[in-house]
Amino acid sequence: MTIGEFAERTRLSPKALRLYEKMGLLEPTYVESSSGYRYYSEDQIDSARLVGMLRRLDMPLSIITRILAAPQGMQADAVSAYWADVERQSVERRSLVVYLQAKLNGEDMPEVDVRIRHIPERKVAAISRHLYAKDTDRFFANSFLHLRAAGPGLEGIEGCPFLIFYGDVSEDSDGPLELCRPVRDVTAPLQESVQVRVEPAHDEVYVGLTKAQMNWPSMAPAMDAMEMWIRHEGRVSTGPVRQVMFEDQRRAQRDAPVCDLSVPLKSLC
Amino acid sequence: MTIGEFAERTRLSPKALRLYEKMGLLEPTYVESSSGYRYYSEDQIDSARLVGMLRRLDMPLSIITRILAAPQGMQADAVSAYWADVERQSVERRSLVVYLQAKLNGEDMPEVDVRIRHIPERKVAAISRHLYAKDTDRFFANSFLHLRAAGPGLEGIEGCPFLIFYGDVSEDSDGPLELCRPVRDVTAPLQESVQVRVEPAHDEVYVGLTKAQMNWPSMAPAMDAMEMWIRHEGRVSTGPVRQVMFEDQRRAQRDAPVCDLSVPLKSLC
DNA sequence: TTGCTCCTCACGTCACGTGAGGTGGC
DNA sequence: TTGCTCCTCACGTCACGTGAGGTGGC
Repeated sequence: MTIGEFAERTRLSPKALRLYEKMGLLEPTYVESSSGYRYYSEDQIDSARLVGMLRRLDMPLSIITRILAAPQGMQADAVSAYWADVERQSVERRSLVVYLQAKLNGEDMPEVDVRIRHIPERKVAAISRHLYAKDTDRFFANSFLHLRAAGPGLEGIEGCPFLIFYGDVSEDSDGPLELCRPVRDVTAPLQESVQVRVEPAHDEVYVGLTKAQMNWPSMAPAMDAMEMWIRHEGRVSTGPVRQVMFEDQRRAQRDAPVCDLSVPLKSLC
Repeated sequence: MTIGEFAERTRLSPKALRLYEKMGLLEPTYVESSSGYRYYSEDQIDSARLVGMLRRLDMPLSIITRILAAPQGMQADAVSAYWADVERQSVERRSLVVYLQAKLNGEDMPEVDVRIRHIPERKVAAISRHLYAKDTDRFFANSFLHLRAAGPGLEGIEGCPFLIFYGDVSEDSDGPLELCRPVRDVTAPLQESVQVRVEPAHDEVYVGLTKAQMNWPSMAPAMDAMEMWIRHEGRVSTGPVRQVMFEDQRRAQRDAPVCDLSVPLKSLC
């Protein structure tokens, strides 16, 4: 079957089929060396149609290649996994749309109560990682255990753990992100992944968040409010945003306060 | 404010900001002619953040440009309209995933009953149009009325109306598509958009569809079955797929048969 | 002098679409 | 000879990311 006929029967374009050959995704059964003509066979039609359908889901060719190569039994699961990811994105975007609607319709943004507090000098143990938004929960749980497990060397874990967002953590940006825990002292060598440092005394602005507000863009007004406060008071921030976890967010009610967003400030000289 | 500071405060990249300037989407307040340095002002932050959020929805820059230029009151509506479109796509894709799951898990595809019938020579009045999947319902309703309204010249509209899909009609392909109606005779000049032609006698294969099957990919097995039938019987098709509407699909139950898919065949000589 | 931020090309990415210019058999 | 299908570049699209190479003020 020539490329034209194959294209028609699979509803793929000849151009796409040539690309798929180059990518090693779907190679013609036979290529005549003198003319370069591609010939496809009847039993390639099913694969080609599968490719077409996966492309309709906007699945990248790299993933499609993996799926075609996977054993029969795994293909359905691979599609499910991909689609679950797409649906997760949809959920995020839907909440962004809701937020935008409210904002563009000039509805009142929730009032934000910005406060300031002093943090004395302290030692913190930290684990840092590059990861995407969807993996934060797992990281948080794991690292938390990890810090506890590293316990023999860490004396008196005390105070709330907090996250420092050195870079954006979202669908398409992977931080880095650091989980910190104030500690009293270090008495034994720790695992490499755990770093301990002394944080100087400083002030920080903060805003409380309920569990329901713990996602983007629900926390946007809080961020905006802190930024405005800093400008307005003529202060200067000395680091990226933090999230101070003082309640187990899995067990909390939607409206219960579970964490603070905070920004460290340069001291007034 | 330099591009770097503006980029940080809006969470857009400098590169993106330069692109937005070139597109006329978001121009710096002031550009120093000697150095080419861009300077942004405080009151551009809100627009820039709006652009960022719309981009998170994967909205193309061309649409974003229109939204930024629109009056305040229309912006929310424009976002809604865009998002409604995205959700429509999601619905289609979701049903494609369900279909794929069934197929990849080796579940039985529904049995398809392929039949053949003879169509005698007949006159048909036709309206043709280029349009996308989402507009088909409106086209169908409008054109239907249009054919009726053109009535003075069309004697005895009879037999079921049918659609001919000359090209793919989907999210990203726009046909063309033709709405046809068999007529007894033409007694007066018609509007230009209505064409009348004589269709020669021919056979056609057909498959009944319920209302629930009237979407892609639910109708895929029916298409496959017709194709296999044609090959197996050694027949040759003489035109693209048609959809013969014999029931008002808006009032029908989900499991009620509402139309046939059919393919015209070359006569046996 | 080194470092920092800014600048302008220019090329890469992704999955193709769309010519341009040429070939081979009816 | 014309028309049809196939071929291989090569460039365009979209929204950027990522150097390369250079500038200007501390």
